[in-house]
Amino acid sequence: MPELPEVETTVRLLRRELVGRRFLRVSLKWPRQCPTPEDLRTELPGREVTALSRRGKFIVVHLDPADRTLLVHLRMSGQLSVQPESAPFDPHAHTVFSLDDGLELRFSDTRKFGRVYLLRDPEDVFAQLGPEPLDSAFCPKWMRERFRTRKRAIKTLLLEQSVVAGLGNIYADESLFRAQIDPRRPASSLNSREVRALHRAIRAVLEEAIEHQGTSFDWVYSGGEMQSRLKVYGRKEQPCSRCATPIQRIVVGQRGTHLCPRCQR
DNA sequence: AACAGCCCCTGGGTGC
DNA sequence: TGCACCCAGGGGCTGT
Repeated sequence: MPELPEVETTVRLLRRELVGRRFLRVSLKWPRQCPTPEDLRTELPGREVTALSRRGKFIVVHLDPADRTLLVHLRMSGQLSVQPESAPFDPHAHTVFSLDDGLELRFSDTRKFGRVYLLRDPEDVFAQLGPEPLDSAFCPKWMRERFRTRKRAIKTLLLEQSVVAGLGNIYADESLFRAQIDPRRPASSLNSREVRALHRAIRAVLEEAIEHQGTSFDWVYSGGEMQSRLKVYGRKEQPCSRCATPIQRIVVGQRGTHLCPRCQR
């Protein structure tokens, strides 16, 4: 379940391998992952990668000519890696991009939720996203404005990409634990002190996770060490690190949710 | 506008 | 041992 730290780590790794490379061919083995497969096949070959960046959970591949931008969203199980053509066949590599140095960029996605887009203007997609949590536009004032009219559970709002771009189930739970806020609380019930604590917690959790190259979980994403630092996610019935009360797993907004029933109010 | 609920997928886990 | 079933989870979509 790649979230902001895992996507950021992926972008940093791929940047070294992709910038300056030119796309030769695109092979689509499951075209449904690309909303416009024809455009991808005809427009991408010949373009050079000028830069890689991230917006929320989107990987952004900047191109020359610049009238198209390649976006990749990993969703649940997507993985993006550069490999030699001779690397072992991966049955889940649904989209394979041939590069001008003989290597391949492979988009592998067991559950097929991920998406690849080739767009004229990525701002059409980014306009739906809230601010980057590590940017100054994401501030307690802005959070309070978004929470003011919302009765839904605060956890559910943290997962909305229009509120803040990049949080997923793991780091939403971890942020709420660090801020000592019950994930079921109506968003509008948080006072300004609690919003400030949550703001600080989100930034601290994400920064720590990026520093440790994300969380390796299941077969989905590997490489990071953050899983050993998680305080609640995946720790059902294990003692809370603050008070030793067993961590609970409940369901909030149809998502598995982990909390300390004593520390989080 | 806000929100609940369903859907897409697959492989791992569970229970019989 | 084998097999049917259930579930996770991001986000788009529909219906209320």
